[in-house]
Amino acid sequence: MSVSPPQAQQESRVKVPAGTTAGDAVQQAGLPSKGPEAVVVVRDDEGQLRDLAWVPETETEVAAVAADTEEGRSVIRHSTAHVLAQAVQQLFPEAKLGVGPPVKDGFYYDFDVDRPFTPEDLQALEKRMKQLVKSGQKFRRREYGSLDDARAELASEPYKLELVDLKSGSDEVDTSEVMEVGDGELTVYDNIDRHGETVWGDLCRGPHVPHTRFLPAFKLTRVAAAYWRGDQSNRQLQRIYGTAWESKEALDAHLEWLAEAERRDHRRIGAELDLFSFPEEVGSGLPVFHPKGGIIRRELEDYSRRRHEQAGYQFVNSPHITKSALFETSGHLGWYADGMFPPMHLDEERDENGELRKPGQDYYLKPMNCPFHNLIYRSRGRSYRELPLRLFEFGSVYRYEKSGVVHGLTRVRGMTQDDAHIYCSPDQLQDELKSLLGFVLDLLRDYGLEDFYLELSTRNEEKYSGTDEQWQRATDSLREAAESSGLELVPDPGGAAFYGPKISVQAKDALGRSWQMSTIQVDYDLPERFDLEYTAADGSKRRPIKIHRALFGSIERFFGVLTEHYAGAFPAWLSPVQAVGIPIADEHLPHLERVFDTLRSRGLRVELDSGDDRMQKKIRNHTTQKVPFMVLAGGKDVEADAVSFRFRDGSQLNEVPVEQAAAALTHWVQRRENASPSAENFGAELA
RNA sequence: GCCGCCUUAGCUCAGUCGGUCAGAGCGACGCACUCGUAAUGCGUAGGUCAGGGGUUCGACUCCCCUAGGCGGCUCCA
Repeated sequence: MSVSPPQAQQESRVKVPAGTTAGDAVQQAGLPSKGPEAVVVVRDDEGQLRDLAWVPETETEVAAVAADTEEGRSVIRHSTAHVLAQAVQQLFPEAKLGVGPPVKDGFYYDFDVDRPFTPEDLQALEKRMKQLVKSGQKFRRREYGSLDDARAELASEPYKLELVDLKSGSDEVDTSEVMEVGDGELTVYDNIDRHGETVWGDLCRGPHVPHTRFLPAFKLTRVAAAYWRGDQSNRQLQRIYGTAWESKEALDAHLEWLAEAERRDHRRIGAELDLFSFPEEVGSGLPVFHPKGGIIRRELEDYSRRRHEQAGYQFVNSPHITKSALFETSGHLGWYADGMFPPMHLDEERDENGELRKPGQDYYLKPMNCPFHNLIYRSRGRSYRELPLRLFEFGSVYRYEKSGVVHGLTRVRGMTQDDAHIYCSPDQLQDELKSLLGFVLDLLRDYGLEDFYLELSTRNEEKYSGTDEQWQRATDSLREAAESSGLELVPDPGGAAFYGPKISVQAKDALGRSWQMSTIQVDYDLPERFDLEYTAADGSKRRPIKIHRALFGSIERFFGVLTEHYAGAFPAWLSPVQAVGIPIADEHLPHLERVFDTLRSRGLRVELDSGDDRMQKKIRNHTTQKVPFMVLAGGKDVEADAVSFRFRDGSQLNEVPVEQAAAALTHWVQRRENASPSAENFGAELA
């Protein structure tokens, strides 16, 4: 399936004379006022979105914002959120309003209600919303005369009052991003019915569509709890999520996209293709990989291993548990004890009176590999000639993720990191970062991910270790490496780990969703903590800089992402079964056996389906199992010493000479072709 | 961790009001069928209704606890 967002419209510029509404000017200019291209708001020359009812004081040129643009959709979604809130307060008069912003693909609105909403409530609310939209309401902006006016009007809305107070209270809190109050004057949007009566209103900075007829397609999707203002110590409100679009067609396309995402869910595919499971007996977030998943995992790892060897990495191993002192030295216990499994207290001895004879000690499951690698570095004196020293480990780590966050393979409690630590001298840092980033992107591409952007996570002022100067240098080096890649770089202030800033590589999958993949972190802190040194050319002792980097991040997670990216139809080189042989009738089996012996001897993972299902049934079975190559043979094939191919997409290539078929298959797998084979592309291989 | 929902055969799911409701399809197994590109037919076996406690004459059904899952929130070295 391919979902391509509608092309961004060429924006129309419109001159709005002083004293005229933007809407009138837009209409004068002959721009659409209905349908998916209807103009819903305008953007002024300061980049601010304005209602169509907005009247500039002097003649101003504005850009018309159409419904089918991202900005236009946000306005539609926000206005739909208002209609939702109106419906909620009609059906649940005791409901107090939280906030209701547009979000990616939709909107939400938070409410404080006596009891949580049920799915039936959602249906009733959606029905009421449709009535409200159909009844035809205007959205009208109104300025509060003063803060006190606002407080008086909002006396029964405690959360809105809090927002007003926040805004007026001090400069400590930046409210410019808060939809309700913004950073300008305080305004309310009234919903006016067709008789001109004000039937509802909400504190809001706007802008809004002028009229509910600009809200042609929406759907309430789910309810959930959410902490007021995102703070765990605050009361939980009931959040209703919805989606809204400029047309029925756009809404349907979005719902189809959601359905496709559900079909691709790695948890579903993992069960369907017998790849992995989460036995209840083992524990939450602790996957086991079945033979077919094991093959994919091994292929992923083996290729990575090969590439790392070629790139000068050395492989190390470290145990899964350690005495607590190691994580005290590294600082992990100080920062992350909550996220670690609790210690095992071992070796304690008491005498017959119960008095402590030997204190014993705490062992922890490791949540990170890096402290171990520091010990390997420190195990003997290091020379500048050894740098950069690149240590790599597929290291299993365990993190006590909170029960509510564990999710399939993407958030687990036990995982294997492809973890590398590079120790280098200051003058090597820049080159090393640059080549590292190139290496990482290159390898991700080999697994079939093509579309990337980078994120630069900088210091969390509440949670860091090391000096300002170290952080500055580390951050600058990373930024320079990131910028030289030519990829888009998105800032992530405060997103760094305590020991250093990081670049993360975000990859988009086939559905356009972004996943955090590789991370690269520069660390001056841990070399200090572990007192790591090398001897420089002049005989002096120097401190190396450490680079942390994971490419898959966690193999489990990467596995999950690839599963969804390929919808389970893995490239042939990763497929657990690369080709299945299907005889037309039993008498054709010996011929296929010969062919499959050849394929097997060339290192392909192949199976011959000699079961007594009908041939059509076998094709169906192996199609649902997403086997890339089905190799059939009937009378005509036997006669011509040939086989016939059927591919995942249903296309076929008949009577291909055996030798040619085997060579093409082998070559396809060996060169790690990521495309799904079809008559077209595999036919080209044969030619 | 918090809020809500969910858990019936290996899988996907029916099961009304507390009272012949232990059911289907797929899968597995057996028999027959030997077939040219997505489901051959017939038969057999499989369940302490997630686990524990309670209410009741009687619990898959109602209540409580625990485990696991789902959707969010918070968190994510």
